Amino acid sequence: MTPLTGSRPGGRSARIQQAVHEATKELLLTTSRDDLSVPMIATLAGVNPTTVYRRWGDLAALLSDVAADRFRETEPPVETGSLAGDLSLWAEHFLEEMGSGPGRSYVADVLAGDSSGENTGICAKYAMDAITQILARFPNETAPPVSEIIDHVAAPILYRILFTKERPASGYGDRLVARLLGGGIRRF
Amino acid sequence: MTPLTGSRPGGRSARIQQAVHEATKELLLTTSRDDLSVPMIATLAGVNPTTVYRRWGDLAALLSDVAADRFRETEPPVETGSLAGDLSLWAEHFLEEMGSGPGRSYVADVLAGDSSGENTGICAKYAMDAITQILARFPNETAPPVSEIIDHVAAPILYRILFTKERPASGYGDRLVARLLGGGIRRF
DNA sequence: AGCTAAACGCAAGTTATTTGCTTTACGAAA
DNA sequence: TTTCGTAAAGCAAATAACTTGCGTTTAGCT
Repeated sequence: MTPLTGSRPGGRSARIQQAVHEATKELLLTTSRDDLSVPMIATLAGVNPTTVYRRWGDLAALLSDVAADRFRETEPPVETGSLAGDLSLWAEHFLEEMGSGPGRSYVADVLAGDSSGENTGICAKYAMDAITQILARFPNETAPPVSEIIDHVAAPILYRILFTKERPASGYGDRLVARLLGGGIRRF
Repeated sequence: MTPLTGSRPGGRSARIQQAVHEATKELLLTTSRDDLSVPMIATLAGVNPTTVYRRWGDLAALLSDVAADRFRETEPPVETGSLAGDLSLWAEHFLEEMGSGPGRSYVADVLAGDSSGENTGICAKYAMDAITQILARFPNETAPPVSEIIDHVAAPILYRILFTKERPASGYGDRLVARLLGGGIRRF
């Protein structure tokens, strides 16, 4: 529902949505999630709480939308000149971005308030697009398919961020990429 | 907080916690998450809502506890006679269990209401224990370390369950295990 | 320009959540 | 076994969040 999906996307709707998103982001800087409420956000956005409830349903859904939006506005992966380099650097960025305190919260928010699966889809697409872009830079190299890179680089990183307390040390992304591309004989 | 963590674990506390958990599970069978409320659960459990709020804080935290509990009570992995067989079968079970409609909700619940990271830790431990048990059955075989099996079997399965709409087809777990154990030369 | 309907605001009603205080019932010590 | 201290539960009143019905605004269409 986030960008302009309603049947009347222009003008007011868009303005209000933006105001609410802005207000939410601003409050998240200073307020813990437990202290956050819809009326609070609505007031800061200069909007009636009813409007927020009718458009988003509840706070979790709004937070999910806002969090998904953050992933939408992302730079294309940095170029290093080699496939392995691009993937490693991207993996480390991904790890930094998702594993930082806020990043972790955003991922959790996306999952928590997403009944339709739309916002989690956006996250998945974010990773997929980045990897696709990288692969497109090296059309002559033999590389694993996108799905495999997601399974063996992005998935482990997210698993650790979501399910274990310590965020993975930097270097973990590099190792995952090396392992994937190393390919050949491996003694475990 | 789930099992008997309070400073007064015996007797009343334990009874109430169990009653609340039972009531929650029962209501989840017939009621959608959006229609569920703390007062509703408290009434069915024969407990004052205040008690629930004071012990769990909010509905999300309670649901997280209840969901984590489901993973606690799990059978040891089935034995097939071979390492590859045990791992494959476990992966497929894991996929079935987590990828089913309810399973997916439980995972989401665990993540959504877990501010301390305790309940997600339980989920992670569940996977780790199962894999550790399997490896212990084949002490003379060369096998990847537990962490690597988690990264390349459990993590991709969970990634797909959480972030993509279609649940992975059965056979996906088998393929992940085969890929991991296949080891040798691979052409992608 | 005028029409239509989606989306917002307002106010009243309902339900959920918090808080201060009292009561109950473990658990330990006599 | 009785008594005592305390953590946890109950109760009731106050607050805050959420819902709903209805009138008003405004974007999109002809």
